[in-house]
Amino acid sequence: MLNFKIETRLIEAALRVLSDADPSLLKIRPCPNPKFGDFQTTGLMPLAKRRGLNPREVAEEVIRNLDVSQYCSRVEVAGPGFLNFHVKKEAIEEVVSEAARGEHIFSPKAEEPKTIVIDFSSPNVAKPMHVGHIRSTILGDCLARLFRFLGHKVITDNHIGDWGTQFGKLIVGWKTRLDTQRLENDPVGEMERIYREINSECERAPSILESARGELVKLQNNDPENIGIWRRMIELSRHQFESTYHRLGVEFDHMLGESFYNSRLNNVIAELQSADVVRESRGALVAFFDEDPILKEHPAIVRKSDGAANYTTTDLATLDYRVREWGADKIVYVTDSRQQLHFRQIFKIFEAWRREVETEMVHVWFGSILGEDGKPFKTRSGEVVRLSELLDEAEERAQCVVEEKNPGLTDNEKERISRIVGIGAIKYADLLPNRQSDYQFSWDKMLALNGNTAPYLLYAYARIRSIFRKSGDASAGELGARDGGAARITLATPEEVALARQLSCFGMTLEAVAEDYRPNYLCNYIYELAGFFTQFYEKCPVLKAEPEIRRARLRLCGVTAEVLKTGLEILGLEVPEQM
RNA sequence: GCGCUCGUAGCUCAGUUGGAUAGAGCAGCGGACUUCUAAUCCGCAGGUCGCAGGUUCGAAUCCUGCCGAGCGUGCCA
Repeated sequence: MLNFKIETRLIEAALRVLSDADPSLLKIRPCPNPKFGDFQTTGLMPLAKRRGLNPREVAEEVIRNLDVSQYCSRVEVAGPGFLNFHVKKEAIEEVVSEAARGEHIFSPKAEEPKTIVIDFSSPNVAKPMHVGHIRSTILGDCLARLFRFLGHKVITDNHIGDWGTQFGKLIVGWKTRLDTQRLENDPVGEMERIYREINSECERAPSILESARGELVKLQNNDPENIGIWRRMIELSRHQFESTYHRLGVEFDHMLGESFYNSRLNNVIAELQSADVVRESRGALVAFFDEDPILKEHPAIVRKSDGAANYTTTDLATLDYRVREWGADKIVYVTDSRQQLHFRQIFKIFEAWRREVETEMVHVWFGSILGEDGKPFKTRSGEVVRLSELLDEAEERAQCVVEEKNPGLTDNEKERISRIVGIGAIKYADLLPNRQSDYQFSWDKMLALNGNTAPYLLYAYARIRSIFRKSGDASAGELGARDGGAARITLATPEEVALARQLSCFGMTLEAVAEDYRPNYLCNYIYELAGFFTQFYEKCPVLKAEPEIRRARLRLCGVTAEVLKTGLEILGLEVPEQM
């Protein structure tokens, strides 16, 4: 809030000096070193440079047009043209007090809420969910939570793989070698098994492949029996999806799979033809991108030579539906890096097809998860790791730690904490690295009690809650608590000021995350916040302090807990009251 | 061949329009518990940011070339 107020004034002043300045360049951010001040902007330097002006002179001129005396004790030009803001302690006290009164949590709501569709997770029917789905699911869910928090209308859609050639083989397997007992016990495992068997048999027995094709055609022609089997497979798979999503705390507004768009594909193809964005080539219908240097060599097929549509067609139909039916201002796809080319293609085709549409299309891609040997993450026997088993292990490992560190808890508490810590550790480890890098999966690192990990952060939160339990006043730290709510929190020590200053940066961090779709900024912010809190915790007694200081510190703790909790919840983590 | 991404401390990783002295954690060394939970904290040590040029007041970040890795590249998704 504080920073946004200063930013607004800065932009006004800069526009008075340079009327055509781009306000988006004039962000303020924390100084890299406190000796320079509290906040700074570097944006005036490129602004001056482009106009051939002296950056220091421009900065001086902006200062002359700038009145932030309400918030700052000093604003100065430094080096080649940095503008450094030294914030008044009273201004920080005020913004933290506002938060303590429940007026805001350092983050303004979007002025123009947008409708944002987020497409993520997208597992396949009849296959187990595995580690390959985890990043999309966790990252997508986090982005959905973030944009909702920022005040946008978010629509999450799970575009499950419920159609395609694999169903021919699956139906053959279902009809000829289904083990109903196994299906009862482990439906997805059984579907996976029959698929594998048929798939390997197809390689040596052409007759099986032939019958798979036959079953696929029957399915496509609405044969009642095959449709029934197909529906049953989807239903069984959905149960598995739901149980995994429930454990992860992930929910979807829609689960419109590929099959949902079947009836629209022919129409899409016809429209693409009349819009002149595709043409016949080698028997297929193909979109070419002659004018695009990158896509020039990579045409996209929208109808195969056998007449069938493919995933490009389905994705175009999906885009069209989301724009038409939901009025999406923005559509975000969260998938792995290997699909970059595909999304470039469909975005390009869609732009050419629906020229009037202004929907922003974003591909938020991520790298892969590697094992500790640096190779793709697999089990010891080389199988893909099932997501459900991964979650089991996370909870088990967390339980061992809880058992060791806090044996006095009840079984119920231990179980709850293990779940929060275990699942939280998986999620946090996934969100912490820059999404575009591959990262090494490591149980020891994600469950470490030190460093930038879920247990460390959850512990910081639990410690604050512990203070409140011992304070004898349950509402002592609650935001908006009436007791002392009107009085301004006074910050007496450098640790308190540093903590409060960090709290005030919450909103600008969220803004940066939303801008780049990078939750790791938020992870780092929360880790730093926990660090500032710990320094405060070491140096500044709360419960033993004099009544007035005690009350102020309790309220500062309350705001800290709230920001920690809110930040962690945006990441998709739950927080424990104790650990 | 072409394209995308990457190469930062012994290891795993950060590094927000180019911005001030490149940061964490682990591992190593040395300290701090009759505590508001030590599941913690403090200190020390550790880097020619793959290599070579270029642009700039300023480059880990932008451009060019080279070396190395992963992925993708017309009928899978």
